[in-house]
Amino acid sequence: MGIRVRYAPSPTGLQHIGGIRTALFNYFFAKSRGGKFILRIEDTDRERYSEDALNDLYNTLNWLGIDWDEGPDKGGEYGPYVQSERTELYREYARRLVESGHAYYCYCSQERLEELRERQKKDKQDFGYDRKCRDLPESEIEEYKRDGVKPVIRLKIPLEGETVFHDYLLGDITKKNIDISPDPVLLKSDGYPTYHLANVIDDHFMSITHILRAQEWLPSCPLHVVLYKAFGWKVPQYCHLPMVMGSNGQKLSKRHGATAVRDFIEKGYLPEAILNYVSLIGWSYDDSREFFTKEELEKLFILDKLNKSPGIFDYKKLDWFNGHYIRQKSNDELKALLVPYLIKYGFVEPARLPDISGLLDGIVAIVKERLKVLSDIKELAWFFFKEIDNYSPEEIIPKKLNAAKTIEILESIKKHLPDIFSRSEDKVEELIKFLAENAGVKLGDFIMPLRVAVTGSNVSPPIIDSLKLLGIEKTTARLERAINILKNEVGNG
RNA sequence: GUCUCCUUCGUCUAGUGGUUAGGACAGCGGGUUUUCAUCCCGCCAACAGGGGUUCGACUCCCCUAGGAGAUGCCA
Repeated sequence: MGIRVRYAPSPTGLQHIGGIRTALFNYFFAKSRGGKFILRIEDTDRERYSEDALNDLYNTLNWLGIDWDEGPDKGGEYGPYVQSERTELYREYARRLVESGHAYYCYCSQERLEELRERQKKDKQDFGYDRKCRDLPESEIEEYKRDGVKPVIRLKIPLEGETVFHDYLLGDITKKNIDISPDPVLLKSDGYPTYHLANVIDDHFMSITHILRAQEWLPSCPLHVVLYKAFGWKVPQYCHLPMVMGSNGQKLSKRHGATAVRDFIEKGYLPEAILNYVSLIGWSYDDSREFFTKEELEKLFILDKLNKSPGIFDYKKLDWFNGHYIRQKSNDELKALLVPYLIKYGFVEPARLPDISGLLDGIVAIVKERLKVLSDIKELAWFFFKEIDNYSPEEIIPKKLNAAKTIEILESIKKHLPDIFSRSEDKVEELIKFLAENAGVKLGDFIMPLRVAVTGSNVSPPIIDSLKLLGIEKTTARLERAINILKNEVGNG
């Protein structure tokens, strides 16, 4: 049988960078080896279950362009692919484990377990269940039953010996059974399975051949192996992926910044960039290649190039990738991507879009190489759509000049506006240089007041292009306004 | 506390006994330029420490240190 892998998220939170990295690697591994990629929903935590999270999962995967061969919406021979629809299976197999002596009912209350944990922590003892119910006298069991206590089912971890398994990346891993989490719960008192049980059963019955998952699962892997052996099933191939960390070297979380893919989408990251960058955390192709499309990765991905050590998520490098992919877009593509942001910021009405198509084309052209993320459009282009805020006279007056001189410059430009608007690009440049020379100031000092007057800032897209897009009326008005502000300044000073 | 995993520039990494330890991001400097950015060029910067093995260790072994993860009726 061919390779079968799965991504098995739990719909308890938004899809985050670490999660999709796992999804991506599974997907690429399957594709590159001609295998199947399966999506399975592990919704056994009924308390944290969230519809929103489930929708987010589909949105994110679709956005990334990741498709699965079998899954809840697609079906397949091994369904259902939602764990909450498979509970009978888990119960049945948990029961079998009890019957075969590999598991037992535990009647301990949550309170007792909490107390136990606290005491262990305080006394610096080993943490974990004390196996109180592992050998319960019949009489006591009868008592619990009479009281209607709902038991859980716990796995009997062997008290002696060791469990060995092979990890593709890490090699053989040996763990003394006594060090395995003592008798973990398999079936909760609400009748739902825990991750350990459901995961093992599903992977077995779905014929999963390789398990690629984050290294945070490494400590519980021996436990899973014990389970496989208790069932008498073949253990799949394991490959535990290095974790994705935040800037402080700890598990990536909210306090490091955005981690949910949804947030990245909102800020204007492109799927190409996220996919490319995330694939390079813990994996590399060779000594220099950085750019990969999804299609390329589907062919080139190999497990052998996986790295063992955890990787820190670098927001700046992601920005660099994103800028690259933005510049990779055609102007029309970029325009289409930018429009939703212009609407969101209240710059344009959707209905007016056709009227200002030309303006938009112009803006896209001058903004393209200045965008790191799509939402940067707000700062870069707001002055085309909104009246500019008050800027201070200090901002508009070049360092070496005074208000009077600045007024002179702006007046000069205003006078020649018709020429500027009618001439071709290099002719305008010629004219501006000539005017600057006439005024006896450097070109930079000549242009800066214009830039501030028209864009409200001393950092802007190319100013001549900008003002041509703005139109002569608005430009004139903004120049006049600036001149007035400066005149007041002279009057007051 | 216990167990497990990890350890090359600030960050992502290449490297599998003999290299001036390579690339990228970031940073810094320069060029192009009307600002910013793009683009181009350059600079800075690493084998955690200590023992072995070997003619020779970033590469193999051991120890130490540091980091991380797990230790849930969460996944």
